[in-house]
Order: sequence, then C-alpha cells, then structure tokens
Amino acid sequence: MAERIKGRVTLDAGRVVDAAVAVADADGFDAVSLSGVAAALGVRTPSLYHHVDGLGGLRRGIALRGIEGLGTALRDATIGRSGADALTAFADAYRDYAARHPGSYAAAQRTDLVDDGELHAAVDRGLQVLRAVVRPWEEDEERQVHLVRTVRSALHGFVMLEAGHGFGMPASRDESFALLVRLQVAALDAYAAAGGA
Amino acid sequence: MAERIKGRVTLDAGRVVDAAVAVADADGFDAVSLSGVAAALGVRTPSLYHHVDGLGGLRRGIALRGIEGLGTALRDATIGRSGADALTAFADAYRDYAARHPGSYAAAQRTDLVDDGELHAAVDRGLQVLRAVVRPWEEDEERQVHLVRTVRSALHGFVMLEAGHGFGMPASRDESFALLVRLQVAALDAYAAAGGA
DNA sequence: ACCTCTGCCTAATGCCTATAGGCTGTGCCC
DNA sequence: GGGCACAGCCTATAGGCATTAGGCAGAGGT
Repeated sequence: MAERIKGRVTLDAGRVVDAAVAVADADGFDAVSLSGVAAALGVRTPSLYHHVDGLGGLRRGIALRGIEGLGTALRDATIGRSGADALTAFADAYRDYAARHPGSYAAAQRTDLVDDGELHAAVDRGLQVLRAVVRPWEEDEERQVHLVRTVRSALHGFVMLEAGHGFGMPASRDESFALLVRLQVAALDAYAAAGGA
Repeated sequence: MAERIKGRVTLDAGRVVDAAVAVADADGFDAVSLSGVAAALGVRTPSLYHHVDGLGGLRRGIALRGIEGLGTALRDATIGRSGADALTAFADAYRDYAARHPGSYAAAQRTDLVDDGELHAAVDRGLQVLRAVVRPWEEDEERQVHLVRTVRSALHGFVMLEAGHGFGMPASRDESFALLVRLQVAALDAYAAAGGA
C-alpha cells in the first residue's frame, strides 16, 4: 500500500497518527504539533502534508483513535455482563482507558469536530454499548437516552476532573470512583422502582 | 489606581481580562490570543505585557474570573435552601453559569494551572458550597469529599458534553439534566438510607 | 518649568502552520 | 537491461503569533 523498503522505512498516514497519539498521550493534546511529530519521525514538517490534512487532520486522527479505542475497550469490558455488573465494568473500563490515553481522550472531546460523520458514527458505536448496559433499567429507547446521558456525564466528568488534577483533597480517588459507580446503580434502581420517573 | 483620562481611556489589568473573557465566552477559549485581545482594545500586542503576564497570565486571569464567577453564582443560588431543593438550585446555577460563560468555564478546567494557590483557593470556595449542600446526607467530613466529587463529576460532565455538542440525539437536554439531578438526589437518599455505604 | 515615571509605541526574533515547487530513488514497461 | 513515470521526501518561502528590547510622550509632583 504505502510501505516502502529501502533500509529506512518511510511514512504512512497510520504511522504519522501513531506518533501524534504517542505525543498526545505523553505530553498532552495541546503539545501536539506538526513540527514535533515530524521531528519524532525524523522527517521535515512539510512532509507530513502528504499523509494527513495539516494540523487539523492530525488532531482529527488522534480523536478518531481515541473514540474507537474507547469504544472497543467498553465493548470488550461489558461482553457477557449485565446489570450492575455490566455498569461497573463499563465504568472501570472507561476510567481506565481515559487514564491510559489522556491525550487521545482529550482529543475526542474537541468541539470543532461537530458535523463529522465518521467521528459521530464512532461515538455512536460507543454509546450503543452504554445503551445496552442501561437497558435492564429502562426498556423504552426514548427514555434510555436520558439515562445514557446521565451515566455518561458522571463518568466523563470524573475522568476529566481526575485528568486535570481537579481533586485536590487527599482522599482516595479510587474510592470516590467506586462510590460514584455504586450511586449510579442506586440511582438507576430507584429510577426503575419508581417506574421511570 | 491605574486609570488615566485624556480623552482616550487607557488600559488596566482588569480591562484586559474583561476583553479576554468576552472573546473567550464568544468564540471559545482557544480563540483567545494576545493579538486578538489587543485588537479588541485598540492597542498593540506588546502593550498588554504591562498588565498581564503574557498569554499564560491572560488565560489564568480568565480562569480566575470563571472560578470566582461560578462560585458566587453557586453561593447565591443556594442561599436559604437545603436538601434536594438546595441541590437542584446548585445544579441549575452550575449549568446556567457554564452555558452563559463557556469560555471562562473552559478556562477554569486547564490542567496547567495546578499548584496555583490563588486559583485553588477560589475553587475551594465553590466546593465549600457543594460541601454544605451535601451535608444533610453525610455529616462526616471525610466521607463528604466522595459525595462532593460524585455530584461535581456529574454536573461537570454534563456541562462539558453539552458545551461540546456531545449530545447528538434530539432528546431534550433540559429533560436529561432534570433527570440527572433527580437521580443524584435519589442516589444520595439511597446512600443516607444505607448509612453511608 | 523641569524631572520622573508610567505606559504606550516600533523594531526585531523565533517558532509554528501552510503552500509551492524541486529532486531522488523505486518499480514498471518496453 | 535501460529509460520513464510517479511517489514521497526535500528546500524555500510567506504569514501569524508570542515575546523581548528599547524609544518616546504625556501626567503629575516638586
């Protein structure tokens, strides 16, 4: 496809994004620059334009990786589980992924990526997993949306605050997260018990 | 203090940050640049350095505004309320502030502002309000921390997702948020009923 | 009236993105 | 086996931004 052998291996869109993801996860999303990635690849900056569509395209590539990686992690974590068990596994996988790939996760939250069909589809694949997880508490698809948003908000918020060192108190963050998940389950139980109020 | 009258009013640290906040809230935090703010003020870029400490200082100023503004909004909203009533008012004020000041809110989440005493103190003032709000469900200060983190995560996550157009489904976001708040209350009730499990 | 100081300015540097156009080696085709 | 076409790297260049250095003018006190 786009692989040449000479002794020195040459570039490739995938390899460029690989390098960018590495920078993003190591030094933060804002630290990603074309010149930095080019330097990491041992190449001059303009050469990257043959593989990605400028800085915007590179960032989009990182975001797509983040979204897809998170989606598969979530899917893998919840396979064969249901109810509170599935929700807990989902939550742990979510937090774990964000902690391991802070740059890619942050990239996926860029607001300038709206109306991007491929990205939206990738996000939806992840949300389908969560939708399936909350189904035991709410059959109706219309109302599931609100539950999905609620759970997603809690997880996303925790993960963002944790990544941004937003938790100043010395109390254990693991413990806080475990409580958060338990409270989500309790909330869903209460919701179902009340018949979807 | 730093106000001169000539016919043309001159600069001031406060005025510079004012202009920056206006840009941030209108065009997004990432759109804030020294050159843009200088242009908005009818001034050349280097002139700003007499009032703020470069781009970093300007961003910090925006963040501080966001944190303090949010804190006072939260305090005002919860005065004279308690229990579920207070939590609902807190949540509504939180979301409302973030929606009205997206740039300042985003600025307040920058990860590069750790170990900044003044900022931390401002954040703590806001968190004290939330601490007081959850007190009816948990007296113990150690364990309050986890509840504060949980509620804060849910609100922060919702607000961030909403600001980033993360909710693709056409379902009402107001309704989702109202449910989120109700579920937080239900979760806290279940927590208290179980004696802090 | 002068002197100082505050606070604006111009000038210049360096890093970044982005575009245009040249050069080289690979692999195919004759 | 030799030339031809092309992929993919390169240099050169332009323009935007942050940042620093140093000049200049007006306000206010003495």
